[in-house]
Amino acid sequence: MRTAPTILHLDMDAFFASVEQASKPSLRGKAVIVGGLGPRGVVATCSYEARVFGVHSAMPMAQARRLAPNAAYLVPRFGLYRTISEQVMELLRALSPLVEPLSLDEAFVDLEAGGGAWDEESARLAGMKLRADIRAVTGLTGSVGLAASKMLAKIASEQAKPDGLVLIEPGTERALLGPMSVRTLPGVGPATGDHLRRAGITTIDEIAEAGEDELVRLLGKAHGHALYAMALARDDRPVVAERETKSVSVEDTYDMDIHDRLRVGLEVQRLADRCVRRLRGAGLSGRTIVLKVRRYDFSTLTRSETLRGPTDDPAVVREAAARLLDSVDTTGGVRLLGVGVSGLADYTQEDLFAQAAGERAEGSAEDVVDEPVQGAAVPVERRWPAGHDVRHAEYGHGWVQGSGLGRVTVRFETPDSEPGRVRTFRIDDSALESADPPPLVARRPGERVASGPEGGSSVGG
DNA sequence: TCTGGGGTCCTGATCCTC
DNA sequence: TCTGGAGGATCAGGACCC
Repeated sequence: MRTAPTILHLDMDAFFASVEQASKPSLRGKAVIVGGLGPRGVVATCSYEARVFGVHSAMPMAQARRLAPNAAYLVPRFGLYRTISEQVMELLRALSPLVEPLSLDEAFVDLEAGGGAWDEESARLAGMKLRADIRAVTGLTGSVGLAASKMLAKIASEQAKPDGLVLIEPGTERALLGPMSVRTLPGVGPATGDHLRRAGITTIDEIAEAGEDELVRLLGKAHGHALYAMALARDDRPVVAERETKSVSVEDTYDMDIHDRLRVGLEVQRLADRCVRRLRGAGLSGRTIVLKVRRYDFSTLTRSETLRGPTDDPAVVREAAARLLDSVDTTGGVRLLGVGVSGLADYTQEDLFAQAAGERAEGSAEDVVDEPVQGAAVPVERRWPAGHDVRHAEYGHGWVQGSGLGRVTVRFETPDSEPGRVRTFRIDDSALESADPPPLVARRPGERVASGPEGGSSVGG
């Protein structure tokens, strides 16, 4: 294990909510909750102002509404978050070629590999500069942890939240970890935490005292060994820049349980198509088809089938999913359905046949399933999701504050304006159209625009 | 109170092959 | 030909993470 604290963990503060506050001046300093707004939605992220009321990630939205009835409730805008995330990752890659993104708002960086930091002082300077750069480029704050291993760097950034920097000095790790709760360690969730508590183990020191054999006995081989090592602050995992995708899946939770078997079948077909679209979008194919069913009582079961070779053929995936559904009892109703593909490859069985026949493996794009064409031919009812950007012919740029009963309420403001006025329109008002989000930080005159925040010429990915 | 969506990894049971 | 064991592949479920 290295001795200098040159592994950096960045965690953006309340990322989705902070982006929304940055793009909507009227929400700054207010409780903002981002997540699914349907009857079965949960909180994805909330601002620190909302956390004061006890709201947190993964909480059912209904409960959040009871705790913070006056908060702003918004649906996530992943396109925008991805754009901001890419700007942040670009800053990280300027520090080192070894950047391991964990999600849109988190990443590890091996500073030593970049040559930009080799000891405590240079690492601290790199972390401080990074935080300043993130603020300048995105207007957002991130917390930085610095330590000699990934596990400790992550614990450090957690301690640094919000908007701070914590460096764990080499040699102090054991003393620091000892009194902490076992739940601090990555991989210890509610179930493992309970398991350990029943065995009288609540702190990291107690894990170390229990000994490796006892941990393996309690938690199994892999988890036991790993946890014991972490409790002793041993963590040699390298920062890995490229991670292979292992599976691709889509799932939907329905507002009301589905009882009609025919409808269940149709939904599974729809999900299979969506899954294949994602698979093809990533240039992948897969051998194992997985069907997931969550029943009315929240019990979840999966059924899988492995094909002779990898496929990205929507008909093949649909048929396999339908066969798997045949083996599942759905009486009582289902609340969630999902279809996934694993055992991934970047070729298909058909490619192999084509190769064997000496044919060129082209023309496979013929039956590509297209994304549904939005706004084509027959206009469907216009929808205005809460929080999304719009443009009005007369009043300019704004965002949807809410809609219902044939009306949509819009607040007219931009990231660099004062908090704006609110106006209400009919949902079919022809002067109103959806718009791309403007950049969070105004560009200086003459500055080149690398890429639009959302949409633009290249959609999807 | 009533639990999303997209992933990863691990474990134990079972089946198959050598 | 039968038997037993080892080991890999497959399947289902659980825990965890963001």
